[in-house]
Amino acid sequence: MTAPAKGRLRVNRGSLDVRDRLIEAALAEFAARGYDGASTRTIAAKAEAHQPQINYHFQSKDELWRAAVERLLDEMAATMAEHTEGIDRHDDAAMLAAIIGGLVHFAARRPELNRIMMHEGTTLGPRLTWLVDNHLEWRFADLVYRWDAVTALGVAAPLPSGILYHLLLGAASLLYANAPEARLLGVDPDSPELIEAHAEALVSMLLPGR
Amino acid sequence: MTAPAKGRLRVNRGSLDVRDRLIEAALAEFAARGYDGASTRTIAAKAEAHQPQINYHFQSKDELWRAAVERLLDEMAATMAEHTEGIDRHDDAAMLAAIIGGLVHFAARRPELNRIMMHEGTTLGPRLTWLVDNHLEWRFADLVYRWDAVTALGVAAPLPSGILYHLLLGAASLLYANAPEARLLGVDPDSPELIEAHAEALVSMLLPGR
DNA sequence: GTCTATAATTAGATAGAC
DNA sequence: GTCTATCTAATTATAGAC
Repeated sequence: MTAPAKGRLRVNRGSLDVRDRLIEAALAEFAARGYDGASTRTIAAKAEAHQPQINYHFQSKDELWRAAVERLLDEMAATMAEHTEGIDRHDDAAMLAAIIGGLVHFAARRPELNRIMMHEGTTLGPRLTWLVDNHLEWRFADLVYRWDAVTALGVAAPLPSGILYHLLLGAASLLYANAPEARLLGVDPDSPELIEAHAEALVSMLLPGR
Repeated sequence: MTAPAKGRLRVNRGSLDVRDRLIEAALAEFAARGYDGASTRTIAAKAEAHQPQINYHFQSKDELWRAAVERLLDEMAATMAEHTEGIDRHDDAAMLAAIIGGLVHFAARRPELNRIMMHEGTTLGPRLTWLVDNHLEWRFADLVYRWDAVTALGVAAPLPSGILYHLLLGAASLLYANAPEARLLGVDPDSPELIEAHAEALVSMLLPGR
């Protein structure tokens, strides 16, 4: 059977390669220029494909965007799993420290996700509501739950839990999301020493009682 | 003499009003949708003007963008001046505390500037280099200078100065820059109590020895 | 699945009457 | 200064040959 599988379960190597390259090119363009600023022609060219192949492999520019975001979210989940590996999931302080460190390291390695979220978070629209409903809400709730726990333990900085999510993500990721700006200012956001110092400082600032 | 003054020194009230409305509409649109996503037609409509008036009062979409950003930067400077009023400019710890608080309050009241900077900071281009060269570089340097001073005094969190700028701006402004996202998550970024708690928490986290 | 050609829409900018 | 009409270029999406 060499016939291509239908839907997303395709096995054919050639088409998988194109889909793959299109997603990779798309997430870079969406991150750099925002949804409106990214053109499907530019994305296709970057993937060494033709523009109509986007509408063949994905229904629309919008679906391509979703596929790109979901790839990034999967990678973030994998990074977070690595960083929390072996930690007692009920040890909220240890889990939070690992989560904070994981967020910094992921933002440094794959700044595209934070870039896309900062682009989309500035205006209410279907992409933002899709993001929140499908991917952000439970992460937010999990973070708040753990924060309330460590606050009760006296380990946390005096920060209302409603503020935590954005303060943490902003502090962890802006340096990498806006890496082009940082470089113009003389900072090297790719330095492993800087990234590690960043992660450690953020943990000690948010969990000073640890 | 009822003839209109030339260049930017115009006195005519009618034209000043249009310029003013166009700038206000433009900064809202650029902040919400990014430079590419904002259309001059939409901006003109929001300002109750016609699209060609943008090219009459400004040379181009690009110049309109600059005018909008400069208005926001002027407002930020005014807010920072209020917050640092009466403080000894050589008292670096007190100045930094006031600057941190001022940044949080300004981001909450006028999130457009941080939104625009987050949009532009994701890719290297003429607008970003203009921002850095003309407005960001000296602010960055001032912040680093003061941070090194309070670090020597043992007042600061253990944070390399190269990280400070983006960590501080991200922690101070993402909640307001991405206010639509925060609202979907059940947070109210307009609450005065939340804003004040945010400012105080950030000061105590960054300057624990104070 | 790929590729060329193109449809349908919208973008920023300009010409010229008033 | 304002406003209508329009130019040129770019956009996403589709049709149809291969």
